[in-house]
Amino acid sequence: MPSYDHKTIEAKWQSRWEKRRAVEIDLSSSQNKYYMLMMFPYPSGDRLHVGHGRNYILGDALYRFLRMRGKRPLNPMGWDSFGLPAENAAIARSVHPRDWTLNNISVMKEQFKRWGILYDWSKEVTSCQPDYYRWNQWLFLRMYEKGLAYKKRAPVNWCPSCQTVLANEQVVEGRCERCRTEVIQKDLEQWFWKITDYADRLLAGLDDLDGWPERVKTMQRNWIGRSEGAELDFRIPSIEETLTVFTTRPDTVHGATFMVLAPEHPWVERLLGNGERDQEILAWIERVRNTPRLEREGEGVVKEGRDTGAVAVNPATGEEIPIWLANYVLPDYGTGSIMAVPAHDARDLAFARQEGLAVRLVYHPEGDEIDADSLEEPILDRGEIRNAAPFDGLSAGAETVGRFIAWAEEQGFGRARVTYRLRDWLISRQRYWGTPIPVVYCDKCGIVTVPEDQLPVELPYDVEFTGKQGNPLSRSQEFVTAACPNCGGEARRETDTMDTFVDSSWYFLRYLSAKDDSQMFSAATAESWMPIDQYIGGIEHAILHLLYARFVTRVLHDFGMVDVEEPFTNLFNQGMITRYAEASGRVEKMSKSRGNTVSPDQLIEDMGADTERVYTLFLGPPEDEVEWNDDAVYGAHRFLNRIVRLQERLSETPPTGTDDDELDRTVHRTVERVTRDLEKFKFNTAIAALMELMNALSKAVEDRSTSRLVCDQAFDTLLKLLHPMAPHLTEEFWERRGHPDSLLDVDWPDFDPEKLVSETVNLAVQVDGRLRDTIVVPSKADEPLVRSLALASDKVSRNLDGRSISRMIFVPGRLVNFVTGKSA
RNA sequence: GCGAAAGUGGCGGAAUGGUAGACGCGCUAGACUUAGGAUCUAGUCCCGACAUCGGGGUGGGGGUUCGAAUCCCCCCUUUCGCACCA
Repeated sequence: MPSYDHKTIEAKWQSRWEKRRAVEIDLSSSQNKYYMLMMFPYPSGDRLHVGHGRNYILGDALYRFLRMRGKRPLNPMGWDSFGLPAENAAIARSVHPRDWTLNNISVMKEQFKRWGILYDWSKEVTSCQPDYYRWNQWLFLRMYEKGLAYKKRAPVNWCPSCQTVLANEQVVEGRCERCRTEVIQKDLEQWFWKITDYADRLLAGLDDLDGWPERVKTMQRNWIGRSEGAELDFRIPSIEETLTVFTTRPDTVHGATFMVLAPEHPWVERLLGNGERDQEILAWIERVRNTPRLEREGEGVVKEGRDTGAVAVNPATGEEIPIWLANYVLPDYGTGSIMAVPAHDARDLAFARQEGLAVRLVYHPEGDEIDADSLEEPILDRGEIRNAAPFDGLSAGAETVGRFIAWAEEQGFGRARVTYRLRDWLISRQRYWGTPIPVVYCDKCGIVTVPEDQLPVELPYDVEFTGKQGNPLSRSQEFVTAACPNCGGEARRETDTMDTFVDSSWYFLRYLSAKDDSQMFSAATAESWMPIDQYIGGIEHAILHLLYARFVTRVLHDFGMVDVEEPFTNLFNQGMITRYAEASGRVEKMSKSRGNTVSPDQLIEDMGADTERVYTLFLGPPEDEVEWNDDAVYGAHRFLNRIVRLQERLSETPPTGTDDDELDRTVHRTVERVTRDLEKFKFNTAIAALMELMNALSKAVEDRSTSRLVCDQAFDTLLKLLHPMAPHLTEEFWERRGHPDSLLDVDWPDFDPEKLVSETVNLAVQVDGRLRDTIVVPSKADEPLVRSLALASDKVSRNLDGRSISRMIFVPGRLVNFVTGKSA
């Protein structure tokens, strides 16, 4: 007999689940609520491969498990459907982004269905539809009102290939996160969201996220990059200004022998005056500004600088020190300028040596005299202060830093300050396929936001996709021309659209009110259903999406719209699936571009979705990266086929049996194992346990020494426990065995702890920690009995070899260990 | 360079202080068969020609412990994150 008829069975159950809308949930009650969420996908034109399947299969198995355990899980799905590929498809294939996207969505939906994956489609959310993105616009208006959205001219990241600006989070190692093209800097006027206002709260909130992987929290902490220190003021007599710098080491201010400004610093031209070298310096600045980020900030980049000729006054010593410009000072961190303390900072020391600038020690190592001119390594955290009364004798540390800050405050040239590495979120994009920013520009009134009752500002369908420079929106006269909402005069519409990460920063709230066209979401429903109990998605969003979503949730919290501050209580990052790629000769992430994908369509055709599901979950721990093995898939298929054959032979079992207890015990033990494993997402070991149960039941049927009743019960339990992994097959056999309800509505089995214990146990017997024998003892046997039974073993006595026993370790149910007296 | 995680048979992996290698893939031998991507049975960490006996074994070295894949220290390798952030 070949394989079972998976095609008929799977089609039958998929259509049944769909018809009875088995997963639709009424949000008006939040009793036993469990909000689970898979990161919503981008509907790319490529069909999903089995690597994508891991994420969705995992989620579906979790859904079914939770439901059988009495939870009411909300399991929605939607589409992160704005984005560049749609626009690129339009250019390459003359298909409108909207049509292309909507078609992709229907293809993906069909793929989900064929995997047996159930979502509550009544709450479907599609971010490229006006009924969704109008609330992006609404949110923008609220943020603008509160000063959280603002426009400024700034040096920004520009991806020449995507033809748009990018947020800092979307630049990875100097390259575009999407297309890997090297990013360049441009000065542009752009819209930002003020995430920096939330830096401290976003950082502090991480401490309470116990359900998040440590590494994700670490990445977010590093990204936010809090650093404590002080700002200090340095007077610049020539231009009558005070230059404020940020430093974490105000205690080294006496050693500041020069200042360094970023070449972009706004005062540069004033500082230069009219010197002869100025033309050369300006040209140099231009060159630095145009250097790609990667070359400017990467490892081993050569430090370059120029002397402005101007001087500043060190507030601690009263000395005049030169002001330099250098490429190692970044324009957008701190104040874009530093006090350079070469004796106590590696970068400043390298620069001072290169340019022949003075080095002065503040901290002197105890004992040996060090000559500042021959210092090779900066002194970072040792030594004691000299020649800086009244601080002489202090050693480096937080306390000393505090005393310096207090002193600077007293003297009026400094104050405590905390700085973050996090920058504001640049949300403008020069692309068509995104949410239009609801703003118009009026010659008379300036920036005017579109009134709420005029939302949504809809994307015009009828635009030209030429692939030429510039956003197609800006060439649409119909779109650009607008009446000023303020004065009614002629105005121009903003043609930039929003970063698609805006869409994904709050979609989980929209699921709760997907059809509500009167508000962004219902505060009451959000109160009862938020936070999300379990969020599942890839690690690639560790910073990007997860940071933005935390930010926007806090903003909405501050607007009084949602009570929680953290949207995701538990976060699970599934690992990716890899496979050997011919092209590279290596095992790599499964992807279309690497040519190492496996299509679920063919696999499902041949062996069924249940086989793919079981195999995918069996591959390894879901958080790990695992390698797809084409041959091993048959193992999962074989397992399911054995269950089918087993079912056919159940009727051969006798009415009574002598081994009933043994099988019954295995069943209870399996329930315990599978339940515990699924609670921890350990689907791989849960399936292994089910294979063991199947093997045991198979043997019981074969031996005919176990009763029909117990075998039947074992089989039913196997079906229930396997249902989350192989839903179609289990539903089919559950029905064939005469059970009226769908397994979705059947309770998860319980186990009886008393039935886990057998009459006897195998006990390992060790001598000096080495295994010498295993013996069978009554499970309730006490120490003296075990001792005598163990000593009765030939192997044990042979290995004791007459030596005296100085100690016996007894671990009930596991082992005994005889420790012999050391004769030596 | 800094930080984190990981390293177990031919392969994916199991075991988080107590019988290392569960479960599966692959492989070997046999059975059965209108032959299928069959199925069933047995075996499968290494060495001692065989073994129910013995030794070794979880990247390497050391330590703690009656007992270590598991805990601690040093080293090696791989992967990931950060990397002129003042």
